[in-house]
Amino acid sequence: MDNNLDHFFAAMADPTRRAVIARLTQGAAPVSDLAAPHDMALPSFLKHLKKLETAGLVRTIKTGRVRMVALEPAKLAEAEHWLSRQRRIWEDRLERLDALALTLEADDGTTERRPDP
Amino acid sequence: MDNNLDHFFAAMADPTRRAVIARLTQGAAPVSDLAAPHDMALPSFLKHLKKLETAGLVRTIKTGRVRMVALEPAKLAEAEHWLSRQRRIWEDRLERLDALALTLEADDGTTERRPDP
DNA sequence: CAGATTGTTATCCATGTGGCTAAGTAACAC
DNA sequence: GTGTTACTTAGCCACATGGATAACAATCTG
Repeated sequence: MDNNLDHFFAAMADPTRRAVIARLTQGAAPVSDLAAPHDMALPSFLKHLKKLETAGLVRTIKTGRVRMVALEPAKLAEAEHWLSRQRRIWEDRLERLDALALTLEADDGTTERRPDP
Repeated sequence: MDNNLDHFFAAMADPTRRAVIARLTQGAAPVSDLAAPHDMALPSFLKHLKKLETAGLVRTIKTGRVRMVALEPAKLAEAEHWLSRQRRIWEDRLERLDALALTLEADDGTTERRPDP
């Protein structure tokens, strides 16, 4: 799940790739349809697709000469939960700091760093 | 908010940087404390910090010769919401497709592509 | 079969990224 | 004020990334 996140975030760090994701929320589409709005050569675009696939964000099936591409929503959910978890830990901590500040009221000012080591 | 996401996701696409984020959920810390567990030279580590700061994930204040680093939880929330939105659009669509499939029951099989252009 | 469509593979190139060392600056601590 | 601490800046290097073109392969269509 670690190298996993590497690929996921790297995949999302490009506007072309995010646009593809957004497009795919409208439904599955063949490669050339997906490529059309992006002013670049097909091979370049294929590299982007490949990264989305490697990251597990997208699933593809080739039938005849057409390759259909569809979203893999489970991956979006996974990353969303990772972020949510980090944020919750942080926010819980802020709350505890607030509580501490209230109980101690007048302290020496070192409250910001390592309240409970 | 676009170039914004570029920086955010790029920042998260590195295990060192994600480790720093995770560490910071335990509370703010000075640069060298953050750097200690990562087997690399300080200047290398500073580049990572810089990216986190550019992405708006982290806020730093220098007092004396020490620079304290703290998390900016709003940014985590922002990205989380972006992901959540994409996923919801997709899941709503899946539901609509299911409904469509149920009402039409015996169709010609083209239901997957462009149900409502 | 001939030709057009739709990908795919192989290179190539410029730029960005992640690591390093060396040398500099600005507080502290004594 | 000397020395140590805690960054900071500058410059170097290997490799990844995002783009391109050219040429190939595998379906359809007529």
